[in-house]
This record gives sequence, C-alpha cells and structure tokens, in this order.
Amino acid sequence: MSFPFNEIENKWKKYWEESKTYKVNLNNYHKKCYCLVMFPYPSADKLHLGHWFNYGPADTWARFKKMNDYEVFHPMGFDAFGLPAENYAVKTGIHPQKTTSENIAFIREQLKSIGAMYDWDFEVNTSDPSYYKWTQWLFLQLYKNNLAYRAEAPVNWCPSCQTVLANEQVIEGKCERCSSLVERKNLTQWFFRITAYAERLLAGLDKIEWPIKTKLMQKNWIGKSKGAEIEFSIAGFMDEKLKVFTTRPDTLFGATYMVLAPEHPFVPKISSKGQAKAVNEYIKQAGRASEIERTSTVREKTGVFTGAYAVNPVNNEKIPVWIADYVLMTYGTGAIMAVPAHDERDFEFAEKYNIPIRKVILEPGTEKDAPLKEAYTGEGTMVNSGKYDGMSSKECLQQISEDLEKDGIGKRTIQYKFRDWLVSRQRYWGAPIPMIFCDDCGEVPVPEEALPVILPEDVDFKPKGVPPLATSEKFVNTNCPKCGKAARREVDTMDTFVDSSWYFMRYLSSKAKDKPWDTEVIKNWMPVDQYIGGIDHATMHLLYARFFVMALYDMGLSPVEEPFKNLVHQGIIKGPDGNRMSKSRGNVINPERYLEKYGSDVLRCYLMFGFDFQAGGPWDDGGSAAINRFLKRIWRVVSENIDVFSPEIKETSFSKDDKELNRAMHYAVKHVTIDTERFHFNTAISRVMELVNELFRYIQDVKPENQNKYLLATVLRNLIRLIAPYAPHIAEELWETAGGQPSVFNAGWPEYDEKAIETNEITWVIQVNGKIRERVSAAKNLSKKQAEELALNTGRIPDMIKDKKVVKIIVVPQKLINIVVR
RNA sequence: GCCGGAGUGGUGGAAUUGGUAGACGCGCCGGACUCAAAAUCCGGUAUGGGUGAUACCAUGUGUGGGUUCGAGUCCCACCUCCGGCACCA
Repeated sequence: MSFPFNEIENKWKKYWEESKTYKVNLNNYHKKCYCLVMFPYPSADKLHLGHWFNYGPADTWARFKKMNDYEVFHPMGFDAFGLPAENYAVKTGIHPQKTTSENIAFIREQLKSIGAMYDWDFEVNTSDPSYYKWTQWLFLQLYKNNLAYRAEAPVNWCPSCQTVLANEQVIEGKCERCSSLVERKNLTQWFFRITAYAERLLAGLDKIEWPIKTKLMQKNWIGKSKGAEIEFSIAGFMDEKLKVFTTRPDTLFGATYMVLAPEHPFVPKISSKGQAKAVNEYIKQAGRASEIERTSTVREKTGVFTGAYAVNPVNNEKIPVWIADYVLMTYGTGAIMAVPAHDERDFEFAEKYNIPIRKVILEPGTEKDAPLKEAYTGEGTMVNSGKYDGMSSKECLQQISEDLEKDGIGKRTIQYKFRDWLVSRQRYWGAPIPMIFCDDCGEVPVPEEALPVILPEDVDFKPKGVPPLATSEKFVNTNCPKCGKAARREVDTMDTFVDSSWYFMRYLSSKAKDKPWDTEVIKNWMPVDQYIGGIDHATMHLLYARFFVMALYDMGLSPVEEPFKNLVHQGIIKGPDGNRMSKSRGNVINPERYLEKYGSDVLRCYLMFGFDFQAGGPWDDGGSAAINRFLKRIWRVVSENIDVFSPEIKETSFSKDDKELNRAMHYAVKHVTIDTERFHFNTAISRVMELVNELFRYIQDVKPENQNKYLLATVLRNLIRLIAPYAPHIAEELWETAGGQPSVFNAGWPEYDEKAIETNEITWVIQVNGKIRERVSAAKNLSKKQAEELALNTGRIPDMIKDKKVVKIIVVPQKLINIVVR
C-alpha cells in the first residue's frame, strides 16, 4: 500500500493557504527566530536540485523551530536584477521585465511544491521600483556619509558582459559569470568605501557564529599586513619623495634596487633620456598584458631600468630604480624597495638582471660570507646593517621602525589587500545610480523626494560598448536639482550585490512606502538568527552585507552591527558521476522526475537523509526509493492502527515490551531534537527509522490483546510530530488520521523524559590491558568497588589474569572496566 | 607557493568531553509469502584465521611514529584528494 502523495500535497497546500497557517506576527517577537535562506535569482533557469537542497532543509529547520514555539520569520523573495536575466533578454529579444516576472511566477510555484512555510505577504522583488527606490536611497545615505565616491581607477572589464566587475567577481583573472578573460581599463566609476571598515570587518568576525572556514576566507580576503612606509629621495629630484611600503623594514640595509609599477606617476618624470624609449615600450607592453598574464606567478619576471637612482635614507647609498609589472599600482604605494637576499621575488629578479644581492640577516647556523642559493625570509642576526649589526632581526624590526619615525623618513602603517567595492555597472538590468552631472555644480545627488529614479522600459539593452541607459535621451536629460540648468543623469546601474546587501531588512517591512524599514520592527527582529546559503558568497555577498549593516549602524539606521548571527552552508549535490552537475556533462538530475514518482516529501527527506547537509555529495538513485519505503512504513503503521487513537484509556502499567517501546520513543525524541537543531538531518532521520523499526517489532511480537493502546497512540502521535518538519504533507495528513486538530505545526514538539531513556541494567564492557574480553549485563550504578568485583569475577576473566599481577583497574562509570595486568 | 578542510566496509555515511568502530540506509547473499513476479516481511553481511556450528583469536578508521590503562578522536612527520587565495612587497 502506497500513500496518495498527489492528493495529500494538494489538500494540505490548499489548507495551509486558506487557513493562513504560516501567517507571521511580527509583533510577537519575545521568542523570535529569524531564519533566512539566500533568495533565488530568477534567471531563465528554473529551480534545480541545488535549490531543493537549500530550501528544503532550511524549511525543515524553520518548521522545527516553529513547533518549538518560536515565532519564526522565514521569508522568501527574488534577487531579480542582474546579468543572467539581461543576457537571456539579449539573446531572445524579450524584455527582462517580462521574463523576470514570468520566471518569478513559475519559481514561486516551484517553491510552493517544496512545501516550505513562507509567508508570501513579506515577499520582496529587488527589481521592483518600490524596492530599488530604497536601494537608491541607501546609496544616497552612503554618499552623504562619504562612503560612496567616484574615482578614476584601473578596473576589471569583462569584454563579453560589457561591464566592469568588482575584484570579488574576478576568479583567476576571469569573469565570475561568463569566464571571459578580464581586461584592465582606466575608468571613472562609483565605489563604496568598504576599506574604511577593514578593521571592524575583521573584529566583527569574533562576535558571530560562522563556520571557521568562512571567517578565514573573509580574513584572507581583507588581507591585513603590518609594515612601514619609508621615503626614498631620487638623485636629481630632491624635492620628490618616493614612498614604498614594506612589511620588512628590518631588511632596509639590504635594498639594492627599487621597483615602481609601470603605471606609477613618477615613471615619466624620472626616467633618463637614454632609457625613455625602453621604458615607454615596457609600459605599453605591460598595459597590453591581460590581468591573468600579469599576475601569473609562474611567468618569468620582466622589467626595465629607468636610468634614475634612489637614495637609501639610512646609508645614503644610490640604488637603481627599475620598473616591473610584478609590482602592482593598486597595492601599497605602487613602489617597493627590493631586497633580493630576503625576498623570493626580488631574488629571482636580481639574479636575472645581475643586480647585487646583499645579505643583511644571517640565518642561524650559516656563514656570513656564504653566497645565498635562494632568498632567506626567516629570522636571524643582523649583518651589514650599520648600528643594527648583531641585533636579532625581530629586535631590529622594532628598533628601525622607531628610528625611522623619529627621523621623519618613515612611519608604521597597515595595508589591506582588498579594495573599495566598485559598484558601477555598464548594464541595463539594475537599479540606476541616483546621481546627476551638472556642468556648473558637478556631481549632484538626486533629491530623496525625487526617488525612485525609474529604470526606463523602452531602452535598447543590446550591448554596444556604451551603457544602454546612455542611449535613452529621455532618461539622460534632466535638470540640475541645485541650479535648475540642463544636466545629465548617471547612466550606470548598480551591482546587484547592492540589492542583496539589505534585503533581509526590507523583508521585515516589505510593504512600507515611506521608509526602507520600520525602525521598531527591525529593532525587535534583527539580527538574523540563522542564515543558510552557499559558501560561494563568502567574500562577496556575505562581506558586502556586513559592511552595509555596519555603515547603517553608524548612521543610526540599524540596531545591530552584524546582520547574521549564525551561518551554515549547505553542501553541493553532485551528479551521479561525482562531478558538479552541468548541462554540458549531461549529469543533471531533474527534481521533477522524482516529484512525479514519489512526491515532494520523499524528495525532501532523501536530500536530508542521504547527505551530510553541510557536505553534499553525489546523487544516488537508489536512495529515494529507500526513503519512499520508509515513509510508506510510517503511513502503514499509522493507518493500520487507527483504533488505538480512540477510545483513550490511560494504561500506565508497562510490560517489559511496553517499557522498551517507550524507551525507544523518548530516545528518538531526544536525538531528533538535538540533531535537527544542529543541522544533522541525516542522523535525525536515522533515529526516526530506529523508532519505526522498534514499533514494527512491538506490533509483531506483542499479541494484539496485550498491546498497550495508550502507549501506542502516544508513540504514533510523537512519531508524526517528529517527521512533520521533514515530511510536512504526509505528517499533516497522518496527524488528522490520528484524530489531531490540524495543523500539526501548531501541535508543539514532543518532549522527552531522560528517566525513561535510562535503563537499570546496562552492558558493562570488561577489558584486560585495553582489549575487550567480556561483556556482561549488570546494574548500571555500580560503585567503583562493585564494578571491580564484577570485572574480576566475570566469565573467563579470573582465568585470564590468574598468573598475572593486577596493576590497576580503571572504571568508567556506566560503561567499561579496564583491568591492567603485568 | 600560502591558508583551510577531509581521508572510516562493496557503497552513502554514523560515532558527547579519548572509553564496545562501522549506527541508520543502499547494495549483496539466504529465507518466508506467491503458480510466478512485484510489493512486503525475516535473517546475514569489515578482513583473515578457527569451528560440524557456536565460541574464540588476530588484524582493522590514508602512511609512519608518539602520548595514554585505552586513540577514528590528542601530538609530530609524511602521502592523497577537495576548497580558497595567489608576484599583495
């Protein structure tokens, strides 16, 4: 007998909707749980198995919390702006507005078939003017607080997407979206000053419960390093000071040359006439190299002498100034002092161009005059370093930093690897940046009362090398808000990561018209208690959102500094072949097939049972059949025992079998509770399976007239509640079958009694020298002495130890006795 | 190269603070029901030895060491795989 899953799913979907089972009351915040799952991106692709693996388990966890009497806010919405939708529109010619709203409608139905408990009254759509009005408003707040600025900078340009990208969106020199090689361009673009929050973004990591891996990824991405800025003068240009950044001021005496980035502003000024041609050629060549070529660590280093000399401030030594593209203009000062003896890159470069290599730190156990075979980057004793000779390099680092500061030729500084967040995009399908350019007044923000700056619909969005909005006269031409003269609008749109940096706040006030959110509500509901989503956003969305909320906190707009208190990542479901699912590999598993065959509950449960939620793994076709069998067993055991539910006579005296069953029930409740809470869904389901096995054993072994009907009813009702978060449709149906009032999700979570789990007799393990020799059933609470007695007299133990000397006996209470003999 | 994480049966994966390794499934083998099949149910299933069958013995959580009465778990070295970063001075 199978269960009619289609009928059940439709019945309860309808019931939940009509009776508003999942209505959230934000006023009831005293036991609140904000459970957030990363919202989907409605491009041309529908939801796939990966989404199921995200939303199904997240919903299970949310339902579990709801049954534990939390007011659970588990909203859903759509990250609707963005490139995939626009690229699809370019390909088909259909307006992204149309495809996006169609896809949203479709995906909303798919989400409903997962059976999730979203309250759709709180839905958000980032491409809706009522949403992006506030994205623009937030841009203006950042601008007002000097956290948004426009600057010319070398940027990452994706030739295929025809737009710039943030550093976070460049993976190994390629576009995160389309894998095209990213080019470098100098453009004037909008940035958010995320680097101003570097320290706090680092410090905040200690205050949140996130996977260590994710925290480390953010930490490495921010890339803090401590060092010093040191000023060198240039021979013949005494009023110009060349600043370098180094983490190793202790090696200053070992600097035998300097390197500037080819783009460094000093380069044209200081290059000698004789070297000018070579320098210009090198700059040209470096400019042509793609980002990936230039940053490749395996490529041989190249460079050109400028003809200029710098003066080392500590010993007045003249050292040649080179340019080389292994020095980046975008980090530090764009210039370095090169110490080949103690830096691998400088060593390689110096060997190639025959530049002297001077040892200033002696590696312990080596000779001062022995030539170096490779750079020595460790610590040691100072040599060739004037008054610092003989000091340890560690000491020297401190001393020389102090001295440099005293002499006014350097200062201790901190550098970060990450850069400000570039938010301009030369694309159509995004929120317009609310700025106006006036010939007289310069850049002028759009007044708040004039928001939103509506994204015009009648725009040719095909890429032609200029931002699509630039081609719309109607959009571009406006008047300056300050002086009223004719002016032009900013034609770039915002990175979609701006949209998703605050959606979790908007959810809480999704309908608010005159403000981005209701201060009272977010005060009561932020932060998000549990965030669930992929690790692929570790250094993008998850970093941006933290920055946003910190900035808002400083403006008095957010009650919290950190948006996401707890975070878990789901793993990835791979194809049956163990590879990542992709159309080109032909290993994509389509959830629809399993929905038709087994229904939504089976698919959900299989995803949670067959995989470690946080690890994922390859799809196995047999697994879903196993879960189908399991749910069928539950279905059967309930429907074949309906008579136990009425009339209810309380039979409190338990037979041995009753006690066993009762124990199994409490044991299952306990462990399902613990495991569901900590996202160990696979073991939670295992514990339910054990209970079901126990239940079948009881029904089979105990004669019907001896079965404790009251106990059976309790066990069955608890069983139904235990599986409810996992298989919501079936549980709801069975709950009704068992005479319960729908909805089972308002029926509370079963409680367990630790005493009922305990048994008087346990199996003691007896070891001799750490090897198991006997197992014996005995009272649980034996004193140490009793346990020792037991061990020494059980089975073949006396025989085994009779010729030996007992050294000591270790008793692990309620578990094991180890007799150590010699 | 640097920084993380992980290596457990044929297989997915379990194992509070060091204390019965392999829970729960899948697969496989055997059996029951059936004319037969499907479905369902029951039993077995780490490896090697041993026995008529039990019992029992040895080995066993990537490799090699160590700490401990006792190690999948802690420490050291190494190997493999996965993920992130990568000329960041």
